[in-house]
Amino acid sequence: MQSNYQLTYDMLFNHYGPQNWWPADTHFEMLIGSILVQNTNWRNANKALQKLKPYMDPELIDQLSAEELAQLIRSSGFFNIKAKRIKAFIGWFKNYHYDIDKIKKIDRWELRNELLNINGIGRETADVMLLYGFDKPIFVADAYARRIFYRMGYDMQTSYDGFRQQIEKDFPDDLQLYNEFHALLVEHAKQFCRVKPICETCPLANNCDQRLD
DNA sequence: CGCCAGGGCCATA
DNA sequence: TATGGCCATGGC
Repeated sequence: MQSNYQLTYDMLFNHYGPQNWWPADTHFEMLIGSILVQNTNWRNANKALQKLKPYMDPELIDQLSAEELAQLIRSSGFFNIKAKRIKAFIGWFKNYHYDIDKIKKIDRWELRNELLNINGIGRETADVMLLYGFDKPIFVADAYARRIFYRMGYDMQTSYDGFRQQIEKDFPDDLQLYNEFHALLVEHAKQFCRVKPICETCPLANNCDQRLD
């Protein structure tokens, strides 16, 4: 018996096809991007990423002052805060000599706790980093996923981790599946399931009660 | 003009 | 545990 979540995944995958996330040239760029996109649309975050391109190296970014970094990432919003968060992340990253392969060897939940202890990295950013930066299978229980499932009539746990574990309980512990799942949910939310939904042409309309938040 | 976007921290009760 | 204020740009 397949769970609702697996059926949702299949419908999204059949409609949108493989997404092959995260959009970034390097793993380090992906990790920085996950901070820049916090509560910001990808367009603005990506503008900041392009300005950061010439410095896209942990040592180079760390040499910038917080003020210089903040101005470079201005377009992503919350730039003073995000500059500090990027600095804090690089400070942690330095402990592992900027060696992503070494970090990948750390136990999934131990690594998650380490990321959560970095100021500015909360549950969602940590899970995105784990999934797309460090190859750890995990469900990103973000607002898009919550909104989509809610509108489809599913009952979900209120807390972030409750929701995340609820999905993981009924979903294969598979890196590629979780990679695609989050990307597909984001793509679907962008096109049809924002605060103002577009239900007329939505590919999931037949399986959705179209209730609002 | 107001609303929203791939959050998280902190103070408060 | 659960709200509320705060951070801030740019597209529509």
